[in-house]
Amino acid sequence: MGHSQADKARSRERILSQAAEQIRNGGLESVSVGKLMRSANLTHGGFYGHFASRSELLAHALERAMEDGKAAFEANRGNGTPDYEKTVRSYLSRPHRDSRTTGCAIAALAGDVARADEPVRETMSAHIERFIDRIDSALCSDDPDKAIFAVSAMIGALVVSRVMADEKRSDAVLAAAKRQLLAMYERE
Amino acid sequence: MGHSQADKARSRERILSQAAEQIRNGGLESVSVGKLMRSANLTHGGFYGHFASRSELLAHALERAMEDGKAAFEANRGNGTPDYEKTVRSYLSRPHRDSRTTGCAIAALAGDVARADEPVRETMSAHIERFIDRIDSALCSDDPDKAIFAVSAMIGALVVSRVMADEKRSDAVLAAAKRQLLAMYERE
DNA sequence: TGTACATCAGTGAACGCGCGTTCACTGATGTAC
DNA sequence: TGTACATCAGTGAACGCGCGTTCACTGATGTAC
Repeated sequence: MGHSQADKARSRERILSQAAEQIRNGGLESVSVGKLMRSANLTHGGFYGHFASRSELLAHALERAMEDGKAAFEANRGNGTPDYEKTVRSYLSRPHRDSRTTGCAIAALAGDVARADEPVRETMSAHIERFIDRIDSALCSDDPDKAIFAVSAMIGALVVSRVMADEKRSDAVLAAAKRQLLAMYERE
Repeated sequence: MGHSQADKARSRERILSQAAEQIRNGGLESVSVGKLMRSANLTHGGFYGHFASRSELLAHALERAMEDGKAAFEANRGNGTPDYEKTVRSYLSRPHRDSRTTGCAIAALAGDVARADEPVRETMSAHIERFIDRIDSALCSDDPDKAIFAVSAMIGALVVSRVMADEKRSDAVLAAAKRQLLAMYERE
């Protein structure tokens, strides 16, 4: 058994990235300390060497999930500046809808976070604001409402498409939102 | 202790309407049999005279929550035919945002349902389709995408506004969505 | 009307289980000489 | 280089607790005569 600082940091990293995936897949409440540690190849007792409590872990995992989601999303966009059309097409794509576990954490967890206490809501609020800012600069519009609305609508369409039991109707939700969001601001 | 059929039906009704409120407030997983029965002034053992299992109760409670939400919402609209502008204004109002427990169950639970199994997703899908149909007939448009998009965008804006920790920004999300949704289809 | 009995909604003790958390311990590694 | 010791990440038994579910029982009401 190793015990260098680097080993410990790697364990913490495994715990945290597992937790970030699991909350996106099953919601904030779906993570249990025992199962999480097992999925990181550790035993439950060691958890408290890394985090003070389950609730502290959840706060870090939410932050991590949102960074992961953003990173996956930006990778997929290439290394150029934010582009409105590319962002909309990618956000509302079928692959993104089908990869809840690795996709945008805002869409995956907004419903849970809406019920959480203020510090948790602040964490996600900050990420939503950053998303809005990026869309705003991509739109080059002088009306800030447009970016706020586009972000709300993208999140709503993704969440709704994940509820729809009929795949064709789920596709239709994505397609409708893509078409309307692109048509709306096509002149910008 | 009474035991007529009517008494039993009234007990079931209390359990179910309590459950419908509680899931909208805390999510599908937040309901426990013991606390639920206490909130209906009963003891936990009697639960299984009304429902076969917690999971069966949850399915009924979801259905009930969606009917309650729709009813509250339509009451607030008056008794006329569906009206696009009134619906948007009412759905994206601050009172609706602030009454998660009694408001639209789609917005309150879509995130949870997206993670649930198919029968549960089908229940909510049917309600979303009905919401889309009502908006579609209110719009009198020949483009069905518009109603699909308007519904996704309303749900998204309500969910996002409930996450925002800063009340002014939360208000801004509602206002932006109201303005864009009304402007978009003002000619219909 | 009064008595005996059947019904059955609701009660509450008990079950096995998984949870978050604590803590005495283990044993591989790093350091001192 | 070899030995003795300190460190500390991780282990696993144990804790109290609330959970969903079961079941023998209670006691108020409805029915039969």
